[in-house]
Amino acid sequence: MFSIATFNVNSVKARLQNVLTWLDAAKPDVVLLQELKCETDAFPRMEFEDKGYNLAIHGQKTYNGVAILSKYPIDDVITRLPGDDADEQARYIEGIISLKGKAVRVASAYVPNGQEVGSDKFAYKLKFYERLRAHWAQTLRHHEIAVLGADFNCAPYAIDVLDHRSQDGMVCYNALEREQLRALMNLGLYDAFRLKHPDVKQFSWWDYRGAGYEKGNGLRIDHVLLSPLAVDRLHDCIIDEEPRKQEKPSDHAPVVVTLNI
DNA sequence: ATGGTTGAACCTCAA
Repeated sequence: MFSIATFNVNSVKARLQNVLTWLDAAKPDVVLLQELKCETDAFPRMEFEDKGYNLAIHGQKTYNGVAILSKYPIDDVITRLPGDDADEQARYIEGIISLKGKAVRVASAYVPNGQEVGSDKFAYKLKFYERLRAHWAQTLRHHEIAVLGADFNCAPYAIDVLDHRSQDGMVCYNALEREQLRALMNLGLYDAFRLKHPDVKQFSWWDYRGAGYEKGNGLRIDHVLLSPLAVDRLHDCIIDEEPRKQEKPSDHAPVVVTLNI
């Protein structure tokens, strides 16, 4: 069995103990991290290497930042999403994991939040989705076991928000964003959690403001999307709320997929 | 909810 998780940590330095404790408990083979909020050189490498992880890091000062942790070698790393050479934001990293003679393509993405529907940041969010879709349209032609884990900042279905009637139209649950996420999925990328749990209403993010977690008011915006060959091997997908219950948590919970490899 | 919290870095922005 091979396990791969996506986790928006909201600062890897502020979250170090929380994340290390979770790694000891969950023991994932690969972790796709988002929102490092630190430069590549400032990443606390040793703490993760001591637990047996190889690292591929694409950091940035203050904002964004993504990384891949892997118990297996990581090769052919790319850190730019094609389609906008002027984009300096560190929101994408991809590589090839080699295990048991098999190659697994993995990618970690931090889709922009968009802040407010109609804003410049919202336009950047929609553009980012278009770039993600163009890149994965090409990537899927390789017919690999491929896994895209991300903070998509978009709840895809009505069940993925607390009350879809009152919340429809807000940022992260808006027809324009859902259209983009669905178009990405329609390339042939499958939402692992929804495949395994068609009727479960569970969130992956809760706002710090207004005690969102305590009130059960969140969104399912962190997803692990699988290529068809990865779906063939899908064993389970869970949202692990344990780190969200601890002191000084991220506002996100990790999503963990297990594959029969 | 023209509010509420958190993190990084600065005296505010992004989420």
